[in-house]
Amino acid sequence: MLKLNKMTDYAVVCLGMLARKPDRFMSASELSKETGLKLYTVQKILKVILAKSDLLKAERGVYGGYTLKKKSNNITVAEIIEALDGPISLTSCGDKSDSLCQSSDICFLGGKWNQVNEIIRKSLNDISLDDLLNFDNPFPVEYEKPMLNKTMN
Amino acid sequence: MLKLNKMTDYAVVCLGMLARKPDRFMSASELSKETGLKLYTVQKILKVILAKSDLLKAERGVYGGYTLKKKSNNITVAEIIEALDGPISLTSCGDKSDSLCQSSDICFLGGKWNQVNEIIRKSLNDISLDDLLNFDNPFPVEYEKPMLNKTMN
DNA sequence: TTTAATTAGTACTAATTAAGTACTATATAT
DNA sequence: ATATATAGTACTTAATTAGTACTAATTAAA
Repeated sequence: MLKLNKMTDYAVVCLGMLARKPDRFMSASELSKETGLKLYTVQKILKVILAKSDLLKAERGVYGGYTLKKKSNNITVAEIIEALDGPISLTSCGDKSDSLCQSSDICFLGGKWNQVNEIIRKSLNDISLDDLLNFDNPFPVEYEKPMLNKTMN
Repeated sequence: MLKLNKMTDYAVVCLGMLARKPDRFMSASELSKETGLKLYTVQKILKVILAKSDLLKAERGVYGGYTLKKKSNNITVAEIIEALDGPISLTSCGDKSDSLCQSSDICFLGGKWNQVNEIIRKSLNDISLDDLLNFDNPFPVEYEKPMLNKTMN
């Protein structure tokens, strides 16, 4: 692991699309068309993001849809990941409800993972959605654009 | 997600135990007794670490077992995670074989995840096994030692 | 006030991945 | 020879993730 799930990946795509039209509400079906993601997938993702984060505003009915609550340069990767995947924690050590940590008389790690988590979280908090979208970046990118195709999932 | 799997957690426990006796070979069964992890689990983990990393030396037969190839302050968290979980990559974007990335005509992220991955990898590369084991640390630890118990899994 | 388009909420199923177990082969010291 | 190890692999079960479906509530406009 140490991999995001697909949903988080899709979420960034959706949020990125919303970031392109910050002025208006985009419906799930519009997002589906624009992104190539299946409608159900988009619907589900948006519902989850709306419920688990403070990133989106929604409106029902005709001309309803979703829009970003904040500007994309104020949305961090950490926020997105935490909305979709729950709290960033490399091990269960911070989680009192976890059986591994509770039942171990030999976990001499004593919370050290928490510090690691903090380091990761801070790193991800420094990267904005905008950073992910902006192509004119200061880093060298050795990325090969994938072949074009119809749908994403 | 953005969670390690249990195996990686177990691995750190095992490697930590080995780090306590850097001078000799510890067998899987000894490690099992010392750590409380089930024998099969320990065996599996050690086999994987041995196969996928350069962290361990093994010896068969009576008095055989495993020992660390390097000192624990030279073993990084990144190495351990990569041995157990494969390459650190938050999304599949770097992975050409992944269908999501190959088939998307709308992935305007264009390799940006790779940069995020690099940041994470570098962070994890700065933390040594020793850092995880050493209780006299420079960081404030708000960790509550769990209740004692028999076995870990 | 009906209709069409939309989100909200939830529940279920299928697919994928991780964890756990078992077995056989090979090596080594006594 | 024997007992104790690791090496390698394959299989089963458990857990998680992804995908689908359906119903309710909301809204604008005809």
